[in-house]
Amino acid sequence: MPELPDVEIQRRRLAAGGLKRPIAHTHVPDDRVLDGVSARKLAVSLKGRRLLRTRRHGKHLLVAVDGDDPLWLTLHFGMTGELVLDDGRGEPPRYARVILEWRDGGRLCYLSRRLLGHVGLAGDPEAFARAHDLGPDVLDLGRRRFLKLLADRRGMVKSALMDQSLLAGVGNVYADEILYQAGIHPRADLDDLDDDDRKRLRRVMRRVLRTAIDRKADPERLPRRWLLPRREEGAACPRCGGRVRRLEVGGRATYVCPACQGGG
DNA sequence: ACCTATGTTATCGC
DNA sequence: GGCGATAACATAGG
Repeated sequence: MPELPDVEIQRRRLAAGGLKRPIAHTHVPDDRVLDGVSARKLAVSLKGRRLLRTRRHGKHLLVAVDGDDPLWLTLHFGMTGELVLDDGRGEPPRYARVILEWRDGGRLCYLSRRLLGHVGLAGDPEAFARAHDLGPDVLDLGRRRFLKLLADRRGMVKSALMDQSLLAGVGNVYADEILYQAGIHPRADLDDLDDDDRKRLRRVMRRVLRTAIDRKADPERLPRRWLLPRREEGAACPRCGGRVRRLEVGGRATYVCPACQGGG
């Protein structure tokens, strides 16, 4: 479920076990995930290098690579991507699209079932964010700047939350969760949100994302009173017992409790 | 066969 | 130029 919390968990996994190990070989079983770099260039760029540190920007994971020139490995997970670190024995996991083999025998596998994610190289994170038109990371966004972003935006609140060029990190599922917990309808027009609504929205957003990270982005560990486990037409709202409804907003499935979120 | 699915992008219309 | 809608990308599962 690669939204911000999921990517943060992947980042921590890599930071805990994938740094400072010299890379022996890079394999690219399916180069359709590569973005702006050939399999050969990726392999040459990484050979003998080590991953030094990680950074997350929205749903992107950026990994600094050692060497004379600044170089970052960039990973995006699409809807079905993940990282697997293993001992390198046996066949790589299914859907492994890029594999870094370390000299010590272990390996890092980038998996993507639907090939919707991308792997690439960048000179630095700021240039990468600019090139991909990413807004500020949503957890690195102060209240004043958040209010400013919303003040300059019109339209539906859910579309704004999910617009990665406005703020980076919130996806379809967590947008619904945040709006549910904030008591705001996804189709609400931003013009109809007052200052208290906007401040509450940011506060809830941070709480939801941080809680999800604390729970390892594991749906089983998320609070039972969240909407997330009830993403189904007709399910019981954990707060009021009313019916959860399915809508479409911005072409995406959207779940809402009309009673708790104002009917729209 | 049909529908659904956590993401992004290009394109069209207003 | 911004925003909403739509299709496309590719694959699996119900």
